[in-house]
Amino acid sequence: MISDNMQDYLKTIYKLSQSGEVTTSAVAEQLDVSAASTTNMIKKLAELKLARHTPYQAVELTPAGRKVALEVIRHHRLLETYLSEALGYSWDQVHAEAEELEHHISEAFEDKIASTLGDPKRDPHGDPIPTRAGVVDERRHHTLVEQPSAGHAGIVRRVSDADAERLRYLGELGLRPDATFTVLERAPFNGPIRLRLGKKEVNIGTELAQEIFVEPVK
Amino acid sequence: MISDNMQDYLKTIYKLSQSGEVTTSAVAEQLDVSAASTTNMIKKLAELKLARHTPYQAVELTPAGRKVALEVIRHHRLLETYLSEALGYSWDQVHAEAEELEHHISEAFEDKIASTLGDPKRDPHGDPIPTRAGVVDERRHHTLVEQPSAGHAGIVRRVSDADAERLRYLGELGLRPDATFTVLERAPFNGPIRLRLGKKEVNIGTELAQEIFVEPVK
DNA sequence: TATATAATTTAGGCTAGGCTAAATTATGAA
DNA sequence: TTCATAATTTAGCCTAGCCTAAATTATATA
Repeated sequence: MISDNMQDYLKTIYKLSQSGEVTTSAVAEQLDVSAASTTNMIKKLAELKLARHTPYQAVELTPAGRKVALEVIRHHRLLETYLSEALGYSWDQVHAEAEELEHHISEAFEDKIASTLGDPKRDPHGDPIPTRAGVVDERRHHTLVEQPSAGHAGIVRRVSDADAERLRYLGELGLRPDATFTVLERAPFNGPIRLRLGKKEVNIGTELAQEIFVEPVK
Repeated sequence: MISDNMQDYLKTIYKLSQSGEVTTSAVAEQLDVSAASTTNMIKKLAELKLARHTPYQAVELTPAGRKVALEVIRHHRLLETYLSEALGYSWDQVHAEAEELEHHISEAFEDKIASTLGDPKRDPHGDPIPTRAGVVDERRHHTLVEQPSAGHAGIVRRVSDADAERLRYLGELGLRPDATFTVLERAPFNGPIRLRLGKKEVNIGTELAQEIFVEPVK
């Protein structure tokens, strides 16, 4: 039996693994539990062959663990999309609701909302939705801090959904997936970045720019 | 903190209270737990002033406990209605899904689906949906076994949602809330009841007839 | 009224998942 | 290479809810 809690750990390990080695403390911090609890759970996951772990080392998911993680993530992102499209949630509200619901919907529900939405590929923040078979687009995008350089154009692909307030602000600015922009100026020493976005000009600090993932347009 | 489990107990006590005294064993049976577990939980509910109980006697909800129960029931019935109307679930599928989701939706979600549906008064089985303030239509209907007598007409008001298979069968027959019918014949000794339903004639055994709640038409 | 039976409660235990404090291991700087 | 610090694990404990078996109380019938 893979409990809801285990699913949360698996999801967290998967997400952290997208940007490097997964440490016990990173998992603990993400889930807001103690490192001791995390050690404990990792041990259980390893016994169930959902993760691999040698003490004092990084954790890794097995293919089975990854599968479970991607199912949960699929639920989460489909829910976010449904809440946004069908129920009129704003994009800063969907994460919290989906976080609670993701463990409690049936496969039937998953299928119904997926087909109601026409099998969407990305959620409202631009995160890719894994297929039912567990296939997901794992391409990484550069952040606005890294690319593109002044004078060049880009397109927003994804924004971090970690913080609702920031999302609201980005929404006001119009910095959403698929928005195209031109970099007007990059102040030196990691200074703010000035963009043209349609008719508007916006000025983004480095911290926020690191949560905006973009692709340069030739 | 009122846990999901407590909410389930409160809901069950409320429902059982609709048809008389609520015993420990009835609650236990309904929730499929031991009587000992039920005694335990009732003690906790009493400490939280959600129920009143003196050992070896019937349980009663306090107004606070009733309020919680009705909130859960509102969630459940709104969800059933939404699943049916918006997602195309058949009426025998909605109960199980709603049972799982009822504890996990936010007030915002509740409001969104309620207004999407136009504040429905009844769920797909004809059960009344409590208002947000905790007001619910507690009128009781007679069952088809009790009323109306041969030669008279009636209208279906509600059917029991306890069993999916029976619901499927009733659905096939067309015995849904708001269906009007005429009693053609009632066999003696609690025998089957023959009804005219639109152009069809149906023949219902006593057991099933007890799960169909009706109102006689003048 | 007495007593057998049924209902309920108490006692004692189990599991999942959390915690803190103490012990252990890894790491990076002198 | 050594040693201080940081990360991780172990040990031991807690709570919510569940269970069974035993004890208690209520009830119904002789």
